[in-house]
Amino acid sequence: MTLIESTLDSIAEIGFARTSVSEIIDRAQLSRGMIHLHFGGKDALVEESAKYSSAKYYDSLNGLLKTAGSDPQESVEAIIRSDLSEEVLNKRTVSLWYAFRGESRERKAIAAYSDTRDARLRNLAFEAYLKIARQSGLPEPETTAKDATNGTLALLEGMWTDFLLHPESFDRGAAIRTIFRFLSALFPGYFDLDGAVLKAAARG
Amino acid sequence: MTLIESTLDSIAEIGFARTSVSEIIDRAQLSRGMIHLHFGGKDALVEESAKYSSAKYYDSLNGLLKTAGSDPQESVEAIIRSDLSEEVLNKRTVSLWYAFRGESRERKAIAAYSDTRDARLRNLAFEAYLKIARQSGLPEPETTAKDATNGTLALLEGMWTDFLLHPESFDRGAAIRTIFRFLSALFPGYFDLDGAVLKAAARG
Amino acid sequence: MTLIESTLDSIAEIGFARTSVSEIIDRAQLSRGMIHLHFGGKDALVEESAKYSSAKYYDSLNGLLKTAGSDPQESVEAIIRSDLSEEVLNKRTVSLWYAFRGESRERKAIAAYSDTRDARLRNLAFEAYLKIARQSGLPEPETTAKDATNGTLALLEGMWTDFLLHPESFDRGAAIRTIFRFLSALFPGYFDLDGAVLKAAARG
Amino acid sequence: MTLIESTLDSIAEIGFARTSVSEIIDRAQLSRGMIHLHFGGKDALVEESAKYSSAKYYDSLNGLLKTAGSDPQESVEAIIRSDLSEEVLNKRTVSLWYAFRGESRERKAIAAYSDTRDARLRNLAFEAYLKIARQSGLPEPETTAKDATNGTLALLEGMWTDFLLHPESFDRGAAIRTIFRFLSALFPGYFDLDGAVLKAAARG
DNA sequence: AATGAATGAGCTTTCATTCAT
DNA sequence: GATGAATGAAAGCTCATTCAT
Repeated sequence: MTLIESTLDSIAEIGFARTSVSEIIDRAQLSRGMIHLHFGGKDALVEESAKYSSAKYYDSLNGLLKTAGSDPQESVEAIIRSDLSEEVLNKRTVSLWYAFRGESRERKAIAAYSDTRDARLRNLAFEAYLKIARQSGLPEPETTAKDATNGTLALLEGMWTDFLLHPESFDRGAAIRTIFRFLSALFPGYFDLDGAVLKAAARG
Repeated sequence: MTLIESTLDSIAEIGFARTSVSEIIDRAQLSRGMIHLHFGGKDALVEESAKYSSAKYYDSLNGLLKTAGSDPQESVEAIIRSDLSEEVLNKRTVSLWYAFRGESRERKAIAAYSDTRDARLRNLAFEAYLKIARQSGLPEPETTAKDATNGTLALLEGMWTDFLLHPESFDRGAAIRTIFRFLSALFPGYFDLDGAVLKAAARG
Repeated sequence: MTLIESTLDSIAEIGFARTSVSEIIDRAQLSRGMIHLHFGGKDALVEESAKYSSAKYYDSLNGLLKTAGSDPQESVEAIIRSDLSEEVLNKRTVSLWYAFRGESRERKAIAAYSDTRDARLRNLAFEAYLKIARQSGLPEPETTAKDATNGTLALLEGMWTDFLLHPESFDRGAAIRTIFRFLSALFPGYFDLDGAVLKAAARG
Repeated sequence: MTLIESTLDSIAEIGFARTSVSEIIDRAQLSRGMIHLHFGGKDALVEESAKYSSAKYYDSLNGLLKTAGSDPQESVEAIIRSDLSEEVLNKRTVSLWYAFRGESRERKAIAAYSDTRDARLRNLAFEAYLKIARQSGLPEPETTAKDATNGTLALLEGMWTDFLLHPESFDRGAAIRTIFRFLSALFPGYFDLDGAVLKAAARG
C-alpha cells in the first residue's frame, strides 16, 4: 500500500493525533526514511494525503454524476444521491473529512482541500437551478438559484455531520427525502419527496 | 482563569495538536500538578472542556431564544437568527466545535458533546414546525415537521461549515436569507425571505 | 556529575561529533529530558559548556598567577609557566579548546569562548612588558610592549598546538625555555633561559 | 569538481558537522554511490581530503619559498612571509585547518595531516637558523637553532589562531613585524622589524 | 492541598550505507 | 563501472505524567 493510502487509513481509523510516522510506515510496510525521501516530511505527506483524499471524493462524485440525465432536476438529484451514497459517504470518508477540517484552522494547505464542495460542484448545481428557476418563471432566477445552491450544499453538509455523529442510526433515505421536501417546496413540479419529477412537457 | 477556559482558549487559538499541558497551565497560571489533581489527566480535562463548551453553546442559544415571541414561526426564526448570530457563531466557537468533531471519531466522550444540536433544540424546532404544519393543513404534519426540523438543523450545520472555511467572506445575512427561502417555500404564509411572517389572524 | 561536566568530558574524550544527548545523559546519570529542561536543547548546553570551560581556564590561570612576585618580569614568567603547567595545559583542556575552535567558525557563541587569551591576560602581559620596556630605555616602549605581548601569546598558542598534536612527546621544559630564549633576547637583563632575572637594583 | 575538493569546500563553508554525503555529492555533481565506490565510505573520503588539503598547503608554501634568496635569513623571511600570505593563510585554509584539528584527537589519520608544520619545513628553518647561529658565534648553536625553529613555528601557529578568531581585524603586517621583532632580538644584524637584513660582508 | 523538577516513552527527522539495476 | 532508491539506526526533541517536597 502506498504511503498516502496508509496515512489516510490511519487518520480514518485512529485519528489525526495518533497518526505517527511509525504508524504510517507500519501500515505501508515501508522503511522509515521513505516519508522524508518522497514527501520531505510528515506534514507534507499529510497534506498530499488531504489533497488525494479530496481528489478521490470528487472523482467518486463525478463518476456517479455521469449517470444523470439531461434534465436539470436530474442533475440535482444525481448530486444529492451521489453525495449521500455509500460510495461517497461512509465511515472512512466522513472520518477523514472531519479530521482534516479539525486541522484546517491551523494549516491553510489542508483547509484548501477541506472546502465545502468545490467550485465545479457549485457551478453544476447553480446551472441546474438557474434553468429550473427560469423555466418556472420565478422572479430573480439568479438569486433563487444561488440560494438554492447554497442551501442544497449546506443541507448535504448537515447530513454528513449527522452521519459523523450517528453513523449507526443514520438513515440515507430519510436524509434524501428531507432534502427533496425542501426542494419540492421551492420548485414544485420539478421535485417531489422521491427526487426529480420529469414532466411530460419538459420531456417533449 | 480556570483550567477549562484556558484549555478552550488554547484549542481555539492554536489548535488541538499544540494544546499541551504546558500551554494550558501557562494560560491558567496554575501549577503543573493541578490538571492531574483536579481532572486526573489531560484527556479528562479536554473532555470536561468539551462538555463545558457544549453547555456554553446551549446557554448562549437559550439566552437568545428567550426573546422569541409566542408564535411558532417566531420560535423558528429565533433559533435560526440566534444560531447564526455573532454571539453564537464566531471564530472561537467554530474553531472549538470543529476541533472537537475532529476528535469525536476516536473519543466517544467528546462525540457526545459535539452533537448536531441537541434534543432540546430539536424538540423546540419540531414543536414549532408541528404547529405550523397543522395550522397549514398539510398532510402528515408529523413527518413534515420532522423533515423540516432535520432540514433546518442540517442547513445551520452547513452554514457553520461555510463559516469555518471562509470566516472572512461569510455573510450572515445571506445565510439567513437562504434558509428562509427554503422555509418560505415549505410554509408559505409563515415565512418569507426576511424571516417569520406574522399574519393578522395569527396575532388575533 | 553535572550535565556541563559530562558534556565537557564527552567532548574531550570522544570528540564533538560523537557527543550526543544520549552520551551526555549516560555520563551524567540523568534523564533524557533534563538537557531540554535546564538548557533548552543540546546546542545551548554545548554553549554553556564552552563558556564554563573557558571560565575554568581563566580561573586556573588566575589562581596560578597569584603566586607571582611584584616585578613585571615575574608576572610574565608566571603567565608563561601557568599557561604551560599541567593544571592548565593537559589532554583534557587542549582537546576541549581545539574542539570548540573547530566549531567556532560556524557558531559565533562558541567562538566568543575560544578566544586567544582574553583581554585581562593581554592587559596583564602588556603592562608588565611596558614597565620592562620603559626601564630598559627602549625606543617606542608601547609598540615594543604590544609586539612582545602578541608574540608571547602567539608562542603560547603554538605550544598548545604542539601539545595537541604530540601529547606524548611534548616537553614542557623545552617549551618554556624556547619562549624565554626569545624574551631574554628581547629584554636582556630581565629574562634568561630559566625565566625572570631579578636584578639587585630591582630588588632593592 | 572532484569529491575531495567538494568535501574541502563543504567543510570550509558549512563546517564539519553539516558536511554530509548529500552535501558533498551535490557539490561534486556525482552520484551517491561514488563515495563508497572510490573511497570506501565518508570517513575515508574525509581523511583523503585532509591529506590532500595538507599537501596543498605544503605545495603553496614550497612554491612561495622558491623565491627566497640563498642567505639563511632570506629563507627564514620567506617562510614567515609565505605562511602569513593571502595565498596560504585565508579564511578557507584556516577553516579547514581548525576543522581537521578539532577532529584530530579522535582520528589519528587526520591528526597526521594536521601537524604543526611538517618535518621538511622544520628542517629548512633549522638549517637556516643553524647557519645564522654559527655565523653569529653564539654558544650552543644547535640548541639555539632548535629553539628558534620551535619558536618561529609556534609564533606562526599563534598568528593563524588569531586569524581564525578575528579574520576581519587580523593585520598581516603587524603579525610579521611582531615575529621579526623577536628574531631581530635573537639574531641582531640578521633581522630587523622589516625582515631579513643582508650585510655587505655576507653578500660578498 | 499544591507544586514543579524530573522522568522516559515516543515523536519527527537525518544520513551513512547498501545493493538491485 | 555507475546509479540513486531504499534502508534503519540513531539523532535531537516533546510532553503527559509522576511524586518528593
